[in-house]
Amino acid sequence: MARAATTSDAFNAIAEPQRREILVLLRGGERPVTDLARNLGMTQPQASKHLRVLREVGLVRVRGAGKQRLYGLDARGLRPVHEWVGGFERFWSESFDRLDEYVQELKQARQEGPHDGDDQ
Amino acid sequence: MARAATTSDAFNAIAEPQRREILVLLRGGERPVTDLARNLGMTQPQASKHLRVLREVGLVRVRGAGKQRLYGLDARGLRPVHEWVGGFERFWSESFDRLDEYVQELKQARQEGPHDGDDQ
DNA sequence: TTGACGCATTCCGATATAGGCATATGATGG
DNA sequence: CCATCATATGCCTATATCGGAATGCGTCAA
Repeated sequence: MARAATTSDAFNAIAEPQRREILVLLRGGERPVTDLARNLGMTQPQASKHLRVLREVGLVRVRGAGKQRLYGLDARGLRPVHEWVGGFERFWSESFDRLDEYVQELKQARQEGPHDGDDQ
Repeated sequence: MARAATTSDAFNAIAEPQRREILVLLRGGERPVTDLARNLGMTQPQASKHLRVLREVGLVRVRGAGKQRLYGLDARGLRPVHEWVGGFERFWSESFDRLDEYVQELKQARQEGPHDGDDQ
């Protein structure tokens, strides 16, 4: 097997930096393809391809406007991502080395009274 | 070019479902490789490979313990991801069809004077 | 030392990517 | 209908993946 398709979920879709940039730009409102391409320094076909991926995972939606096609953000698909990552919030706010033991030691130390110096 | 390396950043590393499961398991504390493999229904080499990726992006750390190697979570690398995705929070909480107009309104509101407090 | 165990690494094949370029499709105006 | 502008798609190459199976390597016990 190869890597999972970029269109398999939001996690894969936003793994690509350029697609993330597109999403950020779209936060400012709808934009036509060429506009996005120019702003991000990519070719029009590349932009279209990235937008296709984003559309397939539902992170953007399109709206025809004459010759143009206006792409707009639909961030709802990012919510699960945010929630999943958020599940780790309490772990990155901890001072980190040897977290598991550290936590245990802390609990004990508190019961036995302040007893410093164990690093290194 | 091919897709960016899975080891290029946390975004790419967590795009793989199995690696996400590993991280979730490690939230419960350090674990040896075989233990992870068994719990996730994958072979030991697969687990090792995924753990290698996670280590290269700094999401896990290892500690030798005799024959075993205990892998532990280091979630700090997830913080940037959480923050990036969090930048879209207000967009998925909005009723959606009027998003563009909403953005316009926001811009105007800002020019007419910081008139905060419309959250929730 | 030898054997057993835990884990990492290698080689293989199949797959899907991102990028570049050419071109097809679509809508608009004259 | 035709020319033009805006996008989408197709084709190609190089690359890195995930999975599987085999094997290398380090540690521990007898």
